[in-house]
Amino acid sequence: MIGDVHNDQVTLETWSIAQLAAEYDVTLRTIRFYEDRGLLTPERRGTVRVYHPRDRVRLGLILRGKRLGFSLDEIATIVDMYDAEPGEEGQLVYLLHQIGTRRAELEQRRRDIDETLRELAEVEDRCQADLRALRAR
Amino acid sequence: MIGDVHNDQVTLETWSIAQLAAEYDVTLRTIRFYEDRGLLTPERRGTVRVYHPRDRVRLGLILRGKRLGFSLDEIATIVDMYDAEPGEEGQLVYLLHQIGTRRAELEQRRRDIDETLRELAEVEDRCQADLRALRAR
DNA sequence: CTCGTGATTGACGCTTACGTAAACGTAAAG
DNA sequence: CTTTACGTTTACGTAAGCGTCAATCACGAG
Repeated sequence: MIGDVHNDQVTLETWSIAQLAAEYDVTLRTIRFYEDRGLLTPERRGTVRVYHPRDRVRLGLILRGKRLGFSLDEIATIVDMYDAEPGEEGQLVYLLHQIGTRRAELEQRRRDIDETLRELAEVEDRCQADLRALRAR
Repeated sequence: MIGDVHNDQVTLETWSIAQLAAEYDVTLRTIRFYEDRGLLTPERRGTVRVYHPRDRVRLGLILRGKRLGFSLDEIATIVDMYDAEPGEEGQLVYLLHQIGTRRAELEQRRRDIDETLRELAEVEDRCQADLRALRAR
């Protein structure tokens, strides 16, 4: 009995591994692999994995990280920043430093993307000009 | 005698593999690997590789592609678009299609980056708030 | 009871992108 | 002539990121 709602705070929504896999279009193997690497920590009911909203969000973050070309190790440090406990000063300073590093990387990437988009636009213009020239005869 | 200049178009600037490696901060192995994958095609003087401006530019493009998280195969198709010959109509149409695909990918990546930057900013704010709270006592 | 469905844990395989020797060639400098 | 610097090929090693069985279990329906 999933989604037991006689109280609005008991059994938060959960997902099976197959549901998550379908939603994000990845394989079961992939999800289990992420768990193996410590990126996901689903609940276990007996032997079977039960995913909570937290896991679902993390999977989304992981896949976005992948689209950005980060390695799973890098993604781990990034994702872990999101739900870091307040902690002590050293921890916070370290976290802030990490954030700075990641931001610098991302900004470099955005510059790379913008450059590439500009150049692709040029190539496209040339192509279309060539095409027009070809068709005008 | 490199850089023979009794005419301003004879021996365009060239580089050794070590020079390129130093300039772009990659290993010789990496550069040779890119050649193996068909991404670079340096001249050969005897057995030794001689790199021309074209190769140098391509290496730059390859590395930018890597920063963007593309695979070498993807990079190959992208880089090859840059110096594609005019060619026939089918070719041009195909190229335009490729450009469209790449652009869509890049724009998705930029969205991912912007999202991530926003979220990092939030985490940073929380961190700094926690830090202030910690120091205010 | 049996079948189908969906889950589990190994464990081996494969591709990508290089690292890392090993063994050799060549050419200038001491 | 030997050393040094710089280059070459061949080839095995490796880490990441899964794919792909194989064998097994649990459960609800028929």
